[in-house]
Amino acid sequence: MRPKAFDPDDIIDAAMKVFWQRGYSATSIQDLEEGTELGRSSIYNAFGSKHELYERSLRRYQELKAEKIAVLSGPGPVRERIRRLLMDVVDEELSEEKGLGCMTASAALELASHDPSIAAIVAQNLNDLESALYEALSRARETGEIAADRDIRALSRFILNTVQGMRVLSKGYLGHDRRQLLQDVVDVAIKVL
Amino acid sequence: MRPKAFDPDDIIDAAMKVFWQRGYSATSIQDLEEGTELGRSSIYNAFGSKHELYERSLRRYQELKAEKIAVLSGPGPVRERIRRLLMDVVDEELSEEKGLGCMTASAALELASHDPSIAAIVAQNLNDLESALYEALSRARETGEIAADRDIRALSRFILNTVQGMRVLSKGYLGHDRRQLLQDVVDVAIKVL
DNA sequence: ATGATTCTGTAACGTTCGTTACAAAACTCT
DNA sequence: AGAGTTTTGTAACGAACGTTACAGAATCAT
Repeated sequence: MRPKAFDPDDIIDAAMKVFWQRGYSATSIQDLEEGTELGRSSIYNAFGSKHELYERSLRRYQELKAEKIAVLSGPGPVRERIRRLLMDVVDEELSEEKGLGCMTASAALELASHDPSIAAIVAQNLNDLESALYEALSRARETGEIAADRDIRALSRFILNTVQGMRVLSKGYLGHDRRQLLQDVVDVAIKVL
Repeated sequence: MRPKAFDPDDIIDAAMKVFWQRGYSATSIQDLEEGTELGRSSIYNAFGSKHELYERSLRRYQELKAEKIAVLSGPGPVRERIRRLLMDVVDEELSEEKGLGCMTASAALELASHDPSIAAIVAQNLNDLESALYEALSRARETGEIAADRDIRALSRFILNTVQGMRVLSKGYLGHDRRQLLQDVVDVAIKVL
């Protein structure tokens, strides 16, 4: 048994970046060869197909996001934690060398309605954040930080919605003053909590 | 001079639906032939290229949206008008036969970062709604309906952001209870006004 | 070292892609 | 009616697509 000359996880990370940047349809096998520095044979041998590699990339994308989401279960006032999460999105959108945006959002719009297996991953990725928000807000309600009569589920969905909206606006308002725009959105959204 | 056997506007409407449903990359000329019931020759003769036809489709998409945006300049309390706008998005997302979503949002995520001419149209489409919101809120502030110290610009951007977020969540949460989800988002977002 | 097994590079597969060439058909105008 | 012009259908273009076949290289176990 000859061992692979690469670590599959590294390849998925590399492939993820390519898909992340270009989307699914617009990414060719050749793009993936260049991005992963692997031959087509190795790619197909290890991952089966472009589609399977994309699925794993989309799952991997969410794994990498876990640490950003982790801020929600950290210390400090919940409003501050959520604000930090939102500002993280702002910084991410503005600092990217190539404006990658959010891979989950892109997958949702490009593929979810035509591709059930992708739709399932997208829904799970979204739900990860929604659940983390729900958890954080729920604990904050128990401590009295959030009023007992607030609808925690609605609030977490609202914040999730705000994040995804920022993902669209950031890509859609290229060339404009996106920092101020997103800052405005964050400021208003936080106020509702 | 032989006249065209079709009305170009009708063709753009038909092409728009195809692009709207499938995105740019995943739409082939053959798809457009079928959707428009035209031969390739006529398509290329009339519109030059797939890309140009997409540009015109994306502009046309916004034209059709003008009437939905018009509710903002109608009568009644501004919160009610904005709520109606948001609920219109909910109904649109849920009632579509094929879950079309928002073409502007799709264009933003799929193309804007790699295609300046598309990015310009996307930005203009987004700005159309932002401006209409700003206008409505601005008038509401003059009448005292909205407190004088509110940041109208930030609020209009926030509502725009909410709309685009709903576009993503609606496509990303297929198979879930999207009606309740979007309703929750609308309820929370309106409260901020 | 040898055999068994797996990975990798090369080449090609058949399809589909967006686009163009061209001739015949169709219409307006004089 | 006939000249002039534009549209349309057919066919094909070269390029790129995702995928596969296959032989040789590389590594493990013995």
